Amino acid sequence: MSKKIQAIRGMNDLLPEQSPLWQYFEQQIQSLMRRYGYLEIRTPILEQTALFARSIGEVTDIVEKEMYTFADRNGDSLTLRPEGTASCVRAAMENGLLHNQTQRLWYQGPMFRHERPQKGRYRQFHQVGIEAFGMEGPDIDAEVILLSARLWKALGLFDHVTLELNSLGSLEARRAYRETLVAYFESHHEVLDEDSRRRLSSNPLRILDSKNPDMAEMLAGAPRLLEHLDEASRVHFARLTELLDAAGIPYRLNPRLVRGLDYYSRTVFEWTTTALGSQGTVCAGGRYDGLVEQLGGKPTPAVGFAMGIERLILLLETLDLVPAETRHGPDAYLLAMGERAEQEALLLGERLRDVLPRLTLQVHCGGGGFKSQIKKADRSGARLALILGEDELDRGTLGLKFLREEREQETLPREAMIERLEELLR
RNA sequence: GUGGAUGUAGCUCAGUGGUAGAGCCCCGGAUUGUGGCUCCGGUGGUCGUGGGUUCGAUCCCCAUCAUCCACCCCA
Repeated sequence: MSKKIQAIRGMNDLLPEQSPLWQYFEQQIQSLMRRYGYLEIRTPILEQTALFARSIGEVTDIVEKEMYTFADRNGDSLTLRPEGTASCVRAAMENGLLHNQTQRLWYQGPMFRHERPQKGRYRQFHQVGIEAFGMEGPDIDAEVILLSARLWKALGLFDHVTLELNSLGSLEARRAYRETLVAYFESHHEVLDEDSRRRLSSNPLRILDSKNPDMAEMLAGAPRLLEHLDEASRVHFARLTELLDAAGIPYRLNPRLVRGLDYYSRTVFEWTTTALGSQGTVCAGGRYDGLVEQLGGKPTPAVGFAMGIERLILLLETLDLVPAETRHGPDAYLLAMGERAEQEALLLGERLRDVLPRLTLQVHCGGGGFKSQIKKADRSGARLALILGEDELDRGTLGLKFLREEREQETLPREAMIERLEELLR
């Protein structure tokens, strides 16, 4: 066993049993994006390491210890993308998409983070994300959230997820608040646990998120982020909540909600669920007005989110929301008995697909007895079995058997069978 | 990176210090061309890997790898 080559830890094969559900999800996404006027962008999964270091933040866990980074043959440091926003911004800038214009973009694909795998968290995982550039008002924040809410409704998830909302304020206000917070924490240094002391210098806002009950009291007395917002951010946030109220989207204000990536400012939000164990965040995003400039572009307001496809698929399965049509077999399964019939069946299959573009048809290959072939027809999930044996071959007919209904088997001439199938497909 | 649990047939799992079992799946038969139900038969395993203890290890010990769950972090 140990001699066999296995997949990389935390990188999973998507098996045929699973792929129809993924395709269903991807179709929902494509339709959703089209309906909101978002256009897809595809970027390479490899980028220069500096792109992620400069955007995500040098001292974040992602950059410090979770990136797949290695040297190219010429010595350049390359990294498999750990998230989509940085690449998207880079590509948009590089191709002039942000020059005096707004953009609504979406992307989808694999991301890579070298973490310990667990339920809902893998080293290669997949995200769908959107990024809206060039719009600074809260209306676009609201649109981004409404778009995600529409997806939950389409998937039947809306009652199973909660929207958590917060504002981090402008970068300046956040920096000032950060200092206030660090001062507060330092005055309670004896209460801080080991993790929190470490974060004091790296990411003090994260300490607010601690689950340690011994720190609960101290945290409750900590200065509130929402009370330290700059005036413009306060107005922006108030307007966003008004818009969500008007649209009937419930949310929970969570002053402790801090996103892990450095580039966020003002609005941040998360859609969470309690049905997945500890990896409960299913979609997260917010505003990152400073990022484009930080990466060398002109100041450009931007807002977006990313959602984890594995987690959403897992959620659909856990809640038994997998649509029945993702489990369907082909419409028909064509059996062929004997060598002569094999050739006929192959050609007949082609003819049927020519004439009936909607038909999904599996032609039996590999021989075998009648019994075993019809058994395979059954196992394929097909509704109909088309039978081409010696008798049918001699008479130029075709048998039609209903595998899932109490109906008489039929025998028809080939051409008549085409019409019959057309009828049945309607 | 830390902690815990688990590695036996393709899958789900029993099992014993004396060279391995069930159910499902797959193949064949009962039924010369008719699946699902039933019955009968069959294929399939270096018991994760390496070492140690022992006359003998799938079982006991150590190491290692992998998977799962949780922490950290995150989608």
